[in-house]
Amino acid sequence: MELSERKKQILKAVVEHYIDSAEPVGSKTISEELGVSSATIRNEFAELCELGYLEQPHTSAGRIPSPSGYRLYVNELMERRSLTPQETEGIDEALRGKLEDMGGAMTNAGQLVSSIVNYPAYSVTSGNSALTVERFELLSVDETSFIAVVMTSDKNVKSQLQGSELRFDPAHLSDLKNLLNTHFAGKSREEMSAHLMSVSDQLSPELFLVLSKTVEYASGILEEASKRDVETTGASRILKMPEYRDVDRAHELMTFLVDNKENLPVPEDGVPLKILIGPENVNEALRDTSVVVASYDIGDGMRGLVGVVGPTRMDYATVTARLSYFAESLTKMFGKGLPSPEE
Amino acid sequence: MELSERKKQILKAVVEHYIDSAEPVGSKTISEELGVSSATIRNEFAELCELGYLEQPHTSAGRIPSPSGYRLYVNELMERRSLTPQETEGIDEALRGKLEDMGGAMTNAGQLVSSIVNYPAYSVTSGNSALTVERFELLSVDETSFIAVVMTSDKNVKSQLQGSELRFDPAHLSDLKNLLNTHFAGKSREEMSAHLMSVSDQLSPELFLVLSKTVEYASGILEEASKRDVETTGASRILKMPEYRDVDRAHELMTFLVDNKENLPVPEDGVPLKILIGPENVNEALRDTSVVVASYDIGDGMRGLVGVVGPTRMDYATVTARLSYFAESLTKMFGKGLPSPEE
DNA sequence: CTTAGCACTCAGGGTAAAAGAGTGCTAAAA
DNA sequence: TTTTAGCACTCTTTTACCCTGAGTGCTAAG
Repeated sequence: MELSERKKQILKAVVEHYIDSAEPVGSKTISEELGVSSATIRNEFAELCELGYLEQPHTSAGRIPSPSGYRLYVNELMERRSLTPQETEGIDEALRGKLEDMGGAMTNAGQLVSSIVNYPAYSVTSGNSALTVERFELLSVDETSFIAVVMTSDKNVKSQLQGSELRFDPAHLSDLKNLLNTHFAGKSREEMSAHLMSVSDQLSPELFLVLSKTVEYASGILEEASKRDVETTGASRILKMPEYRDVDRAHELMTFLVDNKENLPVPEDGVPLKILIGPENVNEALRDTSVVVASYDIGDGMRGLVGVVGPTRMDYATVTARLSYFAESLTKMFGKGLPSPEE
Repeated sequence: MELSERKKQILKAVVEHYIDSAEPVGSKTISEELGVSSATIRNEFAELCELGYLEQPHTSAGRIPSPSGYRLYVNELMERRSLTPQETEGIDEALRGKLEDMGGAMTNAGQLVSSIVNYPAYSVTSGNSALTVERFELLSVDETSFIAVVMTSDKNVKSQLQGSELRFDPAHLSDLKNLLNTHFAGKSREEMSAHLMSVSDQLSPELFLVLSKTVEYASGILEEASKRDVETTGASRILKMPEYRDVDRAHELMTFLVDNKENLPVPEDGVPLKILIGPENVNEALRDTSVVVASYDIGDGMRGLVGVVGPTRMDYATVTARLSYFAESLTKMFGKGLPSPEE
């Protein structure tokens, strides 16, 4: 059933007042705004309550939006704000400094978002489990150590000094390198370790040790890269919000944000922006918070996420506008900046 | 002037009661403990107040320790606890998992400490500005890109794919590598960039570009490594402490811990453990908190720091014992674990 | 359908009294 | 001289209570 135009206006007004005052909104406030008497508004209030869009903290208080009230607001009533020049400039500015180190940008994305929207934020870099090693290099150091260099298929290069318990002849490193590149490059972790078994008897023990150390190292890198990484920041911002004046509530949310960040919502692929209001969050601990989360493209079909966590009384219009802009900017950055890395 | 034995006992008792109750301690509590009448205790209280070791929140309340009371307690009265087997086991256990990735251990040190002592913690890895490049390697990729590998004097190896705007002949990379190793290895950042100038006209533009990209990359690594890095964790733990039931106080400390972490105390070299009580902290924002900070050796005369921040009513005995043990364990780990890295 | 009017409800603020914890002081006991 | 019992006093905390004000729901008139 469709709401009357006036009911929508009233709901919108209540939501917006409540968003910036955090206090129940009375009929008088709305009546002044819409130019109808408060009694009329009260009648409408009563119906909106009945329909489940508004709630009453207690009999003699004003109304506050229910989760479905917010939902309707977000879906239909909210004006999609465009950002002011100051806002875009602020976000551009924040991104500009970070543009240099692309890798850092992802882990810092949360911090930026948090400062941009003034809510706690999180950043997810979805792991790439399809990653393989594109190239191995072995650099000789001495008879008991060498440097393993691994370039993954996303053009990241990692390297580490490796020590071996068995002496080996550095002259053989070049052969080993070729072996690695022909038989281990392009393989998954499982394939690599399977293949490692099969060559174990074709090599001298000391060279096999070098080989396996390198493969293990590479395997560790792939595993690390396949993990989804979630970072949260700005949790302390909630302490300025009236809904978290209660230290225990604040503590609950804050510990969730640091200890359970893996359980923060991750929308399905292809959804650029998702808003989860209160009980729409499956996670119990987020039942009275809202989450807004946007995705951006990293390239190669990969994506990252940036999200915002706050009370259901969240400034959805501003948050969605800024977050979308931020995510779009990141997508652009990655489109331009990569794949030729650095400058 | 030396306090009487009994005054010391009383002070000790007051501090310890206050530490675990957070409530002013009355004469009756102490009288039961020491087997003297409460009136006697009251007389002693009055004198201890006069001497500045105790304070009275208001006329008819019990006593709480003053900062100098805590100081005396820490210096003379506190029993240096040895850890229980459970405690050492807990710490060993926490470290065991992290032993593998030594680099990670340092950034995670704060987290571990925080969970070990249940206060917010911080970890400082003091930058090494004497670091130089021990070895350069250049690996050929194609005519417009190559991999720069840099091993620093602390045996860390970093590498990155570099793109060049000018085509170059990969065959020359080996010469460039030798040039780098003979003229740039072992040099400071300033020396490297100075030398870069001097070779600019001895090389073709495209090779100079490769060279300078590599040197810049190395320089960036050295700069990064020279920076002191401070990480804080566990800030939300304060929300469980009665002194931070006031959201504003909590917020103040928490934002300090994230935004001003560089201003956390860093003791002079050679001090294994430092305790700063309330106003002993020069920093205004820490005026009514205490900080306990321990240092550990990384090797090569370098050190790291782990510290704990909490209310002046901190459990100094437990914190110092656990923190010391933790720092000593780290020192041992680094002594054994490095310089031959990994396993 | 809208609005004025009115009685009603309930949270929040303020004051007052009561309770409780602990003190300081005095005077007696050790 | 030191310790202790006793007692009046102080000050916070708790509870109760009332009052106020914001806001409601309902009714009846416009």
